[in-house]
Amino acid sequence: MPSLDRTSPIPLYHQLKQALMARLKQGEFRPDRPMPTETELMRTYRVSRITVRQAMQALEQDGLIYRVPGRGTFAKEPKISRRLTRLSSFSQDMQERNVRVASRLLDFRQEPANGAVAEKLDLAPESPVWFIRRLRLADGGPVAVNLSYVRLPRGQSITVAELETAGSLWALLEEKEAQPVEADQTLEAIAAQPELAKLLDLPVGAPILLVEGVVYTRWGVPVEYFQVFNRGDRYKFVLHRTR
Amino acid sequence: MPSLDRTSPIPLYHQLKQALMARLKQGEFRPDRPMPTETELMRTYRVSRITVRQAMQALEQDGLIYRVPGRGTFAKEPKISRRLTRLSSFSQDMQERNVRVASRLLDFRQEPANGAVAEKLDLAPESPVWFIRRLRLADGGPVAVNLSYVRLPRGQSITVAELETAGSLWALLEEKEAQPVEADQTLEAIAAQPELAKLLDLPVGAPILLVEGVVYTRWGVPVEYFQVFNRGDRYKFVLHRTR
DNA sequence: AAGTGGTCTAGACCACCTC
DNA sequence: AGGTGGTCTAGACCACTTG
Repeated sequence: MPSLDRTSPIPLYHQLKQALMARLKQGEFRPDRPMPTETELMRTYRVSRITVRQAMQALEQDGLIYRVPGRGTFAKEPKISRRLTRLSSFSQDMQERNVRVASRLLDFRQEPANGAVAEKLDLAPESPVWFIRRLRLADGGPVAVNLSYVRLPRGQSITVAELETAGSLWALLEEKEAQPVEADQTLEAIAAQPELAKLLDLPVGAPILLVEGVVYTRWGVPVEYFQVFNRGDRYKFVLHRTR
Repeated sequence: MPSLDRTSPIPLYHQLKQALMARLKQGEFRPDRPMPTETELMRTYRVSRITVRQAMQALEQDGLIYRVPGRGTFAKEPKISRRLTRLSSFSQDMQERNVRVASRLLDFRQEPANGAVAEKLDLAPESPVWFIRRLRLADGGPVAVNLSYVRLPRGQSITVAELETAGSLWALLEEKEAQPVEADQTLEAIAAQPELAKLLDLPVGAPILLVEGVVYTRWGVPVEYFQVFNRGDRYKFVLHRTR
């Protein structure tokens, strides 16, 4: 019944993955119960085994199913955390957690990159970069301060208006032909300094989860260097790791 | 010249991946310079294209290369962080960072699981679990306190001696037919409580990076629930994320 | 026009598990 | 014995980039 669209530009294995995710979400496959076998899926969706396996591999990667040689494929207990393995922005993150969020723009300007930033973005020192500083609010209260240094393809530029209409920085970057697909990041616990404490409405010295990193496009070009100072008491970083 | 062993039980694509990783490590392929094409690799290693692609996909996943349709495959700037995407234990982690580490066993006993632990490990409350508490030292100073609650397959058991000879808990778990392959974990910043502060040689209220999670076997069975309290000033969590 | 990676097919053998 | 997922082959078409 749920046939795939062979005229669509979307790969078959991706359509199949989406279809199976929908069925998983609906609870059609119970946790730890066998899912349809690869052969069955080949028949019902009329695709080759390799295509089925590409879809299943993606689902396993996302932690939605597990496979046991000789036995079969099984659905996993649904968990919110599972989907967060992927690279996701603050807006996406919060949306998935069903939190009402807002952003207050504190700074927005083009400026010459200092040494550290230039190195992270693989630029010559003093090259122009966009600097964006935002206060993140969830359910009305401050949760984080976000610093972004953005490097755009030559000739491209961004405006405050664009950032606001796009909804998120990453959505905007996609439009600018600089879609982020991977990131190196570090997480550490630090104590809040006075300025930060004031912005986040915390006592000086309160624990802060600092997430810092560089985001790359598909071609390995760095587009953004960011620092996010999260209130320790209001933010948890969720992660699903596979071998 | 670097032929693959077809009699080996190790999959060809994995052998090929290892071979290419070795060549990358040696610096044979310069960053952002084209690597051999898939067709070339098919010829030189005498394998099919799918096998080549399986190997390349794994390398891309690990962040060692990137591929551009229509152009080719390219080596990436080598980074230490890249390899830490994988699931790794404290011992592995530190070894890769070239830090001399030691572990002091604080507690080791079998005890009935309380409600929270039982739920994480998917056990009935009061089921017996092993409780291990360790102080982690790097270069002589304390860096973390590690709490592990371990669930073993029926009939299996562990001893202090085994833990010490195996070197790490995970190495031991592999022997016990409970190899960890994936984990759900959360990271947050908290303030050090008095007992913890004393163990880690910190003032009360100092920032701590708490990493907490459940580790699963290949079959989706939880084996370990852990809490690691890391000194904020001596520990950074490094991560490479892909879309 | 030629070459690249992205996708897809049909078919095959294997180790392993269940019956 | 039959079914499962894991691996591997040979071949094909496509969109895209490069000369």
